Amino acid sequence: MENPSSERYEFKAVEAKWQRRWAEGKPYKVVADPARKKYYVLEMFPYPSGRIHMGHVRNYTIGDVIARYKRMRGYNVIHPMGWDAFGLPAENAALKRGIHPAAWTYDNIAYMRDQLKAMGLSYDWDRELATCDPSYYRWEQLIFLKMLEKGLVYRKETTVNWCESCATVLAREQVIDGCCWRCDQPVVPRTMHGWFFRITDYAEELLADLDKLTGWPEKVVTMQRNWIGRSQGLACDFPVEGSDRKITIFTTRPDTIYGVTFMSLAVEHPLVEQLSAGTEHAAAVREFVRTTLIEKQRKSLDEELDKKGVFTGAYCLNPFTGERVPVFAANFVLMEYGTGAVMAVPAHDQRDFDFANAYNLPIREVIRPAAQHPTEKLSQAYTEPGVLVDSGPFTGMDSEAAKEAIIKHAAANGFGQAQVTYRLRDWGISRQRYWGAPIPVIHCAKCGIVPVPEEQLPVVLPGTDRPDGSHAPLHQQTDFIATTCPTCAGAARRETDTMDTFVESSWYFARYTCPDCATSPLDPEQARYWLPVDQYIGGVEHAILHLLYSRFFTKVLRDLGYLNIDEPFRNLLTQGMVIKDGAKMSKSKGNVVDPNELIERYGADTVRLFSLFAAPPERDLEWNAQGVDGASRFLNKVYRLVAPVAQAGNTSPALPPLESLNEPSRALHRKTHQTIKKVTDSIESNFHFNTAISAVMELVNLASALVADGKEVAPAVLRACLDTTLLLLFPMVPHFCEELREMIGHDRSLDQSSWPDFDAEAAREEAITVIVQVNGKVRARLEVPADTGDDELQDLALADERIQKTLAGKEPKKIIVVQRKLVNIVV
RNA sequence: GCCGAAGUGGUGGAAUUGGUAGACACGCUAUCUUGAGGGGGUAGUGACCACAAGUCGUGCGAGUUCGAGUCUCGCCUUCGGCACCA
Repeated sequence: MENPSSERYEFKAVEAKWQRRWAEGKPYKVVADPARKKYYVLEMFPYPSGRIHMGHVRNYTIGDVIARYKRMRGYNVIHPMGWDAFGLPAENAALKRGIHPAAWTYDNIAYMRDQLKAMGLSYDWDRELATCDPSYYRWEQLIFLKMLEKGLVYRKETTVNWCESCATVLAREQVIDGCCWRCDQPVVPRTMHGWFFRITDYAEELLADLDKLTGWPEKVVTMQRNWIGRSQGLACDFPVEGSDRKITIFTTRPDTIYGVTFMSLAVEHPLVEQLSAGTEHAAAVREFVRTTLIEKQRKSLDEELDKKGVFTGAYCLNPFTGERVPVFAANFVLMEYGTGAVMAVPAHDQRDFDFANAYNLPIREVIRPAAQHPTEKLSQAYTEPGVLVDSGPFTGMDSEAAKEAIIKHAAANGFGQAQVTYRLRDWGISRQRYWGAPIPVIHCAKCGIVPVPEEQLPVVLPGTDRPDGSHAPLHQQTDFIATTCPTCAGAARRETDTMDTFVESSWYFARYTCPDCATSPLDPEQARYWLPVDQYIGGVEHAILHLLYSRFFTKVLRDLGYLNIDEPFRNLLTQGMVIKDGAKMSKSKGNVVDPNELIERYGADTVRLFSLFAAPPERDLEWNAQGVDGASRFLNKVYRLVAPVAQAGNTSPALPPLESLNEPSRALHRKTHQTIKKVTDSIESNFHFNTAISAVMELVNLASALVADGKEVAPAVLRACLDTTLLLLFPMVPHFCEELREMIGHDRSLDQSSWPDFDAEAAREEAITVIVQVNGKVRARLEVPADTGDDELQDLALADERIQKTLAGKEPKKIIVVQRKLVNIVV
């Protein structure tokens, strides 16, 4: 006979067995069913980089628990998985190893898919998609064409952020501290043509709808709000003296307009050249522009440049005062924001103040704090609100009121109007890369830019089925480039840019609702049933880029008639990082833990359990090898509790009346129901699986102790406790629970079972501990029946020996009784 | 500089939302299980004190309250985001 204490749960065979059943029986395959309530759980899909890491394990485990839990709650749950498969690493790997990016990508997908299956994740694999597959990107190309038709796509020449090492353009969002987000090399400016999505057309809605995202972390909403960066102000024309030109400025401080003492233009501003041309200043200006551009390029991360500028030789006129002020080109004015021209009010803007001091320009105070009179020399700009002084007819007004009045005045006189400006800029999507979705347009010498006709889609990436290393950027693919113009049938050439990979990930969640639809990007009926995503889960690193683009795409697809929703993700959970030795796990730090090794050694359930138990999902998870042992020990403890019951036979006796049970049985039954409540609450409130697990541990500890002590627990009560334990743990450790459930004789699997019901009556405590405080300090504890009344509690408290001693005869001033909780005696 | 989040034992983290601070777990100590092995059981484990009694304890300082980890105000520290945005 084997020593029961050494008996262990054989995870390897068990996990293989259930994974086989899931693959064959497809219990997680779903179809739309309008009669049932749907629930869409989605984890951010992975880039097929090679193998999964602990961050993936954590992300997908969280999603899987939610999916399984919601199924037990009766929802029709869609839980898909796919691959964000275009991108630079495939090209780099291909170059390095002389294989085709497609081969590298699909090999990785095959490997990683097996890894995910080994984790026991409950995906509907029939919905799997890979964005590099023409059956996916052809619809993206169609969406592009529809957007082009609607004027939401345009081509322009711009200065772009160019990464030398990746040899591609980067979106502004992909430039981090002046370096490439991917390779960390410095980014340089470069002028070229590129395609843009008019995301700024949606800036207002993207901002306004943030208020609808009540299921998102506040932090993410705030980050998006700041990123969109709406400011309200005045656009105003300052005529150039002696010329019919004018300088248009944007300001959020129209109330300071009487304090303008000069004008600053960005060095890139076209007027800089024009105004100085042919004057004695021309050479100096040109030199200044040249050096500033170089300096800006080199600008290191957090350093602000010293304020520098050069007089253009021109003056312009303040339309409010007619006053003549000098026009400068300045290094601190951004061409990309507002109009690239700034009215300078040194008294009320620190940058202008610094500049004025450096160049000996006048500083004129026009706003004062209400109380303060005297005119001592300003030591720095006063930027707070206040009362206007020396401001013509607006003098004496409050600065907030003056903003409005001044805008009105400008509008009435035709030299300005209210204007809203955004920090957000249009999304540059052109990439000079091979491994991406081709942009479906044709350049014709005669007809210009011609969209590829819909029936010619997809524009297939050349060589995808020829893994022979022909993966050069598209502009070297002469076969691909040469085509005929759809309009005039003359010789023409294809666009060689591919789309930013963020385009693929901006709508994949919608495509999951109809991955095989062969007639349209989306099947409106499927989309209407399944969308929006009810719960989205992923890392906070996507708080701006991916989530903003997806929101934008959702609105575009709505306006194109494919969707009927405004927002893609109802609830968002941003999971924390996996940390080891105080740092995020990464290859470069050499602190990675390989999920494969863990699963091999402990089994998927143990790994899942640990990652859920060690921290709540939104917090960083500190990796701890001993914690994994602990998770493994717990499962074995449950196993040892269940195994004897399995051997005792498979009858499931009915629960006798509670009054007939002995105290240990009643206690276990009570604890069982308390645990159902605790676990349910933990999951429902904020997916705090760590506390859910600890509640089950308490239940298991109690049951184990009762059994070990030889207490006569009614078989029906123990049985119900174990059934419940397996139901509650199932979403977290599915193979384990299914196996044990089968062992104790159930023929219906947990996949077909409902979440246990909580019985408040059964959970109610018979006796409670009431604390007795004197002046707020705990002095005694009373064990009393749960229904003891207030008066009786007070009497019991006062009669308590220790309380008597503490009071030492002092007369209570006040006694506070909180039912079922405490008595506080104030003396 | 601006915005946001977080500070609780040796460690990860609990605390019914104003009512027993430290659940659950890891680690550690002692002990039992024929000696060891990532096994099991029992007891202990916030600090001070030789125990007990007691005192002190949730980043710091005030405040509200019978009662504060929780609420208010003011600081400090750490982390994240944005950053010459006019």
